[in-house]
Amino acid sequence: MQASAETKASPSFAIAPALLAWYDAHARSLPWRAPPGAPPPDPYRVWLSEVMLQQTTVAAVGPYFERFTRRWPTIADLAAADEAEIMAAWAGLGYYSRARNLVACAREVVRLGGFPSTEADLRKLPGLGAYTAAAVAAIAFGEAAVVVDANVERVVARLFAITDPLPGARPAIREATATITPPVRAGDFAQAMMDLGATVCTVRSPRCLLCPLRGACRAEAAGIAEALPAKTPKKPKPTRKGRVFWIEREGAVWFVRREAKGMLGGMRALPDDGWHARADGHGEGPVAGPWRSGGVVRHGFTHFDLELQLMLCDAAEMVHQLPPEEGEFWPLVRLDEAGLPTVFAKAARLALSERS
DNA sequence: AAGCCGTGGGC
DNA sequence: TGCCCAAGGCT
Repeated sequence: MQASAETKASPSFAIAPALLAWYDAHARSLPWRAPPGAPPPDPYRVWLSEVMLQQTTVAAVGPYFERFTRRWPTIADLAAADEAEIMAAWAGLGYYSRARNLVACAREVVRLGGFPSTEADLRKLPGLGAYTAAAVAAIAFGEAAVVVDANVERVVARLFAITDPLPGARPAIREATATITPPVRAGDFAQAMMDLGATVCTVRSPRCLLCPLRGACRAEAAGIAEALPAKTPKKPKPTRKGRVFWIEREGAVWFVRREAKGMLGGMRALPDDGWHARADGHGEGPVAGPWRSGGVVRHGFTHFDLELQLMLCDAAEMVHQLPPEEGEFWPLVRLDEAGLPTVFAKAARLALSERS
């Protein structure tokens, strides 16, 4: 296949040693990660940070990782914690199924008496897919697992000049990555590949002149580095419309909890008119009751944009006709602790600025 | 297997 | 400003 043929074409350049030498001489992209030569890191901290880092930037994860490890120093602490408190602590990080899987995984690991130490067994845990299982196996347990994230895909596609578009090129990229993964220091190698992708082999304007793998890179030699990896075009994002309701009484506001699955699953929320389930143009007509509009909240999700009309009412007359769903009045002075997803935090901010 | 699932930063 | 992107997983 293309990847192995290219590998044989440049046998003189030892990729892993060159990359590890570069890694040893540079600061880590993850400030909480131990320097090279340190004893093996705590699997709990490796697992927690890798789950937080799924599709999430290092800058966004940092404060959350510090907060979580300070509040729940061991996986036993996390497993024993109230799930609702963990969900609230995760608020703002996105992809909330990760928080639910985090709790399930922590409890399973405690039940097992500790983390599995192989990629195959780690892969069985909730929330650990191909990437995370390989990363934890390599970084925490030294297994020579093949770790492939978006950084590695980019670095390897360029190194081997793999021009087929993603996601179709994934099998070839994984095979090529396997050919350069060293039997020892696989964890450092994986982190070095990701650091290289984050700081040198970047999506736009790669710093090829600074790259320790320059002599081995087929794409750089061909002058096509920045064009790789190719990607299949994505579909346009639709816009959905809906309403959220602000029901306030005696310094408290009415919150519900969203059902476990689906959009913002399991998170505390403002009551809404079902915008999540609809892709049509509902939420534009008049609404019955003592409501007045408090403005519009716009929020972009991964696969649609949302325009949410904020509905306000004077609570006194609403006390006896609350929505049928379960909920709670939450003190406004503790709004920051409610753990609202960002779209509802935006709506709450607007409501507080609009009310009389 | 292609669609669903958040958010904030960079250009 | 609008678009692209990120240490992906699940169904």
